[in-house]
Amino acid sequence: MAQSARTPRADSLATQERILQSSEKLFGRDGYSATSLRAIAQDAGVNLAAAHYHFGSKRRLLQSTLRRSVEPINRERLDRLNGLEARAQCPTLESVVRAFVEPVFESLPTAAFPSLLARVFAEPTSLSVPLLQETFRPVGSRFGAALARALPELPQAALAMRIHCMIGAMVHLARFAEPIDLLGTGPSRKHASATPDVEALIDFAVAGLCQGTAMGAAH
Amino acid sequence: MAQSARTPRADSLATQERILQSSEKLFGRDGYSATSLRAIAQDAGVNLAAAHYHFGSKRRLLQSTLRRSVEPINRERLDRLNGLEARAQCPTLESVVRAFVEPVFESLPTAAFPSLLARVFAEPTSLSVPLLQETFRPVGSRFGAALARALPELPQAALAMRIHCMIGAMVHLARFAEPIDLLGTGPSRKHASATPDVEALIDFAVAGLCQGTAMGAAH
DNA sequence: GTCTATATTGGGATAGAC
DNA sequence: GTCTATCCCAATATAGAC
Repeated sequence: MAQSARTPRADSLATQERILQSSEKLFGRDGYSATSLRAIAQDAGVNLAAAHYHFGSKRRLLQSTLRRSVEPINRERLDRLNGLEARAQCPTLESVVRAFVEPVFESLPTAAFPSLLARVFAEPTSLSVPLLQETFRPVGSRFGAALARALPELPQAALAMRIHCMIGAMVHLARFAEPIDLLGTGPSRKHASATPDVEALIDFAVAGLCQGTAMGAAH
Repeated sequence: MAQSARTPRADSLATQERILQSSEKLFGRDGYSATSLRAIAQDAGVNLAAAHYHFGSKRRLLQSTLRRSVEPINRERLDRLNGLEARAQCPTLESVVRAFVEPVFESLPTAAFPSLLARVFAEPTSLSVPLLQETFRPVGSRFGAALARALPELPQAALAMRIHCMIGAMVHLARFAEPIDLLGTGPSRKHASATPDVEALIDFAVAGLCQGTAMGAAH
């Protein structure tokens, strides 16, 4: 910040970081193809050529951006899950769901992340699916196993569909913190808070996941 | 079909229709900004200038496309809801959810619609929200009221959040008929059917909507 | 590692003949 | 209403000076 833009030496890391932060913001706001490298470079206060020098291509910049943004969230998720499994053989369904969902919305240092996540899901399959698999498989398999243990009655295919629904709801909340006013009733909350209602999402997901099982009846 | 491409007279309606069908397909597959008018014109077998002549601009073409695609779905939804309310003062929660969700996935003549719907939700807010409000408000208010009657205990804000979650799950299923394999367990279903598992979605949504209410306990 | 300048491509939109 | 041709601009990417 104190240093001027024309500082040739040792700022390369800062330059990359600035590019990645602007990428997260703009890719998240406008999507991949609607965002130009020019806009990113301008927002980051770096030269256009720097983006190519450091990342090679627009697509690889998106990959790097998603990886960097997602890494702390996934680490936090796994930390929480490890903590849960250290304290109980079979953590409760709600605690597992919470460990999965909350870190996405608590990513304060990178508040643009929820939106970026939603945008990546919406990109064409050829772009999004490889990225998502590469980025989320390790976490996905851990949480899939934990959810399967919490819902032992549920066949694997049924569980996969329910997790699919949960992810859909989560991504949608990441995209629109506030419900869109499609009901014509005006804003639903007086003090439109910046953070979406994560508790409502967790309750919704838990109910959807355990529905029809012994756990669901007990609830 | 029998007529060749160079038929100047009275084919204007067919031309518009072809453009709209190709728009639905390509906007749905690749999103708004990644789809060029040139690609649409080529897919539709019409001249590039025809798209501008009939629709004025790319943005207005998207509007027309969404309107045309959504109209039969919304009509079917309202037909079903009207039928339900004619037969019972207060239709069951599940029947209302079903009337809302099923038509989206049953749009056989326009099988590209679910994907288009998901894409429009993902576009930048300035593009998507006005479009969605214009297109869905009338249906949204009818179904919002029906759901409120089915869940009288629930405060309005809580209901709005739960509907928001349901729409997220629905749109996600429209985007990915099959769960993405993030769990590392391979394909979840043997015969990967073309239609997503709408029943699973309905069960998930109903459980999420009525959770914590008297209805939810009775379930 | 950073910049200027540019090559190259493809986009939306329009003018004007037919 | 439909076509050809074109304007004008913005995009990604790269070459080469510093």
